[in-house]
Amino acid sequence: MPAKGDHDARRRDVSEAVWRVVATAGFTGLTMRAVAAELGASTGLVTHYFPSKALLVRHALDLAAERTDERPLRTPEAPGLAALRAAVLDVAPVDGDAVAMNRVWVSSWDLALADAGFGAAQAARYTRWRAKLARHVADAQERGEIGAGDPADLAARVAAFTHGLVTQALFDPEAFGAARQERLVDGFLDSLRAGAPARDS
Amino acid sequence: MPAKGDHDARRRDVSEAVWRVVATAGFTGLTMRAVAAELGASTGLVTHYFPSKALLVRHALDLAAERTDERPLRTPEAPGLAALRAAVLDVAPVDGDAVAMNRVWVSSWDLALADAGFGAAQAARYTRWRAKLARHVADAQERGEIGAGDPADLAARVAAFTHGLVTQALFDPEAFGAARQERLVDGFLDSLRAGAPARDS
DNA sequence: CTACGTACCGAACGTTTGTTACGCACCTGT
DNA sequence: ACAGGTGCGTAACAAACGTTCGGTACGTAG
Repeated sequence: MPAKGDHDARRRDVSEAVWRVVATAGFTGLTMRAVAAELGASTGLVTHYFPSKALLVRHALDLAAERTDERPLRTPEAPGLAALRAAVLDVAPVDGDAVAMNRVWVSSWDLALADAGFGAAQAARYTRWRAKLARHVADAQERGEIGAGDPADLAARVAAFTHGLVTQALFDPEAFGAARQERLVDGFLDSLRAGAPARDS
Repeated sequence: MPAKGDHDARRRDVSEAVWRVVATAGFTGLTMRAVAAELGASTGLVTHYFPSKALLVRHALDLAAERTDERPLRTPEAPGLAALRAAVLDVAPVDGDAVAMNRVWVSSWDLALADAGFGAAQAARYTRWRAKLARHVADAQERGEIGAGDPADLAARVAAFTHGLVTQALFDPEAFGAARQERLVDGFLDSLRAGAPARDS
């Protein structure tokens, strides 16, 4: 577990302990002492690497975002609708790790809504995420895999569905197992095929 | 503001102060003193009506759920798809009050994920909500307004979209004004029309 | 008039919080 | 050998927390 001599690696260890504490006790239960205990160390270590709690949290969330951004590299080749599907399923809480990470994110929303700084950071993250989804949407449209419509709006729809799926799965894990989540995602993606704007009759 | 002599009314006043505090400072900033200050009273008043903080938040959330359950009575007549649309828009943060209430709910997720008791209550609430949506879905299917598919799954899809729309609108209110929210909802509901299960080819 | 329960304030309790400061054990260069 | 910086534990700090409690005002029943 320890990574001696490496300053950044040590900060990563601390941030991972933050994730674990938040995932189990929420941001309400996130204290310097809890992080230190989770790490099997003292509060002195924590404050040594992060002078204040705000910086602690900021780095932990930044690192979490960075990690989720880098992870999808595991499904590199797959343009259009397939990439969209991969992007959604990559976020969904289908396994233990994803559940823990999503718990961190959902819990962080309390902080993000109350603190302007964190809120702006979150908003920026999600704007960037929607932009990425919009690119996949446009690709899928070019390949004729999904119907017409403003890519930005469709990306917002996909983002909304994904976030909502996450929250429901977190609150009711038994009703939303991995299989049902996948089924719901596929059903939703299917509904994009005929998604032409209702220029009715 | 005060409702003298009426015990329950007073508890309601306190709970509304809780909402206001949570909406602006989050659950992290929810303290007995903050509630008392918001109410223009002393902590003695708060503890008089709620012996502990846990009971305080429990009643505040229960009352909030009760209030959102009763409110849709304003759009009574409208079966099928129209009822579904009303149910979704009724939750969406399209005005100041709805924004404040949704802030309370999203913030409460931190607590719900950490505390088993609150988590179970939340899960039950959302299960009931999905059941209500499923009824509208089934109605709409009978009237031929939307495509086939398991009503429970379609209701979960609607619930997911709605929750996700809420979170995105809360974090980026400028990008998700009332008009765009309505447009996104209508676009999404449109996509349900052809939602037959992909028994492909 | 008296007695008593309700409503509420204000202060205090002990605990927990974030943060700061002190001190020891290394390592590294000279 | 020795000086100095880094890593980290320990202990303390003031502030803020949830909760408890004595005291006052007011109504109502006897």
